[in-house]
Amino acid sequence: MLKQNAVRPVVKAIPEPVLRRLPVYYQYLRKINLEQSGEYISCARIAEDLNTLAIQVRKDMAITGAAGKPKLGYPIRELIKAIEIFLGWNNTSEAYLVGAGNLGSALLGYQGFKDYGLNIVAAFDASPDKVGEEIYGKKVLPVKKLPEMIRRMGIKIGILTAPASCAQELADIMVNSGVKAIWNFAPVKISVPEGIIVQHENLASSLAVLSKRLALLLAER
Amino acid sequence: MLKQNAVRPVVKAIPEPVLRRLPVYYQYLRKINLEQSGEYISCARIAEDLNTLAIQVRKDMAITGAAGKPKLGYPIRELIKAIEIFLGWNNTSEAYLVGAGNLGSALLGYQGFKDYGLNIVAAFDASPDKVGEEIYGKKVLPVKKLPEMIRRMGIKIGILTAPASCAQELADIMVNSGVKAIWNFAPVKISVPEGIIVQHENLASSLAVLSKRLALLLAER
DNA sequence: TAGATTGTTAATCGATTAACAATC
DNA sequence: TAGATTGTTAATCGATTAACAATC
Repeated sequence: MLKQNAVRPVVKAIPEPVLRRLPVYYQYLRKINLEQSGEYISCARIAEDLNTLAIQVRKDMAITGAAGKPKLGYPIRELIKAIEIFLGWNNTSEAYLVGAGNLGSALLGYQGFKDYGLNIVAAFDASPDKVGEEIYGKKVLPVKKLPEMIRRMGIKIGILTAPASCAQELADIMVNSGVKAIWNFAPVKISVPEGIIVQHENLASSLAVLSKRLALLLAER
Repeated sequence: MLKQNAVRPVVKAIPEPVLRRLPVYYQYLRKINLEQSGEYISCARIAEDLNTLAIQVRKDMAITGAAGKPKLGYPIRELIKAIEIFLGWNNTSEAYLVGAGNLGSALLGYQGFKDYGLNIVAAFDASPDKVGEEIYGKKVLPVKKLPEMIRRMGIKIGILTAPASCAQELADIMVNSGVKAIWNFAPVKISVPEGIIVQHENLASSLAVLSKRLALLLAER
């Protein structure tokens, strides 16, 4: 009997821990590739260098579709390519950044994004002082023009580096104009309609992990 | 018979997912507290606002030691206090920041850290152009003085915002001088001796989650 | 062929969720 | 007392790890 169930995911969701580890391999492999220590690398070697387990490396690589050769290991360049394609980093996505403050400027100046298929095309800000400026070669436009520009350029990714107090409002504007994914650096939870992606970057969460671990460490005798 | 096993953890390790969620509650509760919608709040309400499950909120709160009252809910201010104390955010920790570039400057200017018990006392940089400057009221000192200053001030936390190429070297210097925890924003894995904490902030990991989710979303029909 | 390394199937572990008891 | 909400114990789920088979 055929399965009648029409409502099934076309692609099964990838576990988030795997997605978070892939870039770590990617950065590592690119470095290794430049240093050229042979064409192949074993998962044991990767695991040792990255302080993890060989079996986890194998499992993660399997998810990208990359295949190794028994006795030889994994072909480094193919591994890099497989991760790139799997994450969609082989095609560049254009993004707008909203909020050209300190953090926003830092992101505008970050050269690494082009390796990850992300191109920040322009920035938007509410302050007349900033509008018209260029930050690392990216124009700062008035936030008033945001909806029109998102529509015109078909921008799908918004990077939100505005103050917490305006975050929700700006998110709404972006979503209403066609943005499908928001990378949120504002320290508030923002609400979006179903089907829109929010990736929340919370420094406080990371700091909490560090704080607690340090407290436990210092408390030990 | 008494347990002879001397090597057991004094405090059992807290699951990382819990640690990462606590600041989210914290930020939310502080906002709620200012808006003063009563003295108590139910976990159902928290869960709804934060888009999670009531049972998870209850479990997380239990870990901090905060107690609620059946029928009433949790006392908001006590909840805030409990999280603060649990994470050690009631006492301020002093930190040095190493690498006064774009990102470093953004962190120096971030006002939120004082709410999380973190005080960045000074910055260090290798560039003579930056040394002597003040960024958001924080002095930029020559990196040469880093070991001496860490020792003299008894600094335990280092924030690493230097380029990837110097990250390991700077981490070694910090650890050798007495730093116990490194918050690493450089896009490389750094190695530290056992017993030293590294909290690795990897934008690429977050971007990978966003990229893949967006790709799947856009691929659906 | 023998041996090293990948790939796959099974077991374990831990976090999340559910069910229900306790309590104000 | 009745009912709402917390707190706790049990069940489920998913990710990690282990064991072993496949393969170059």
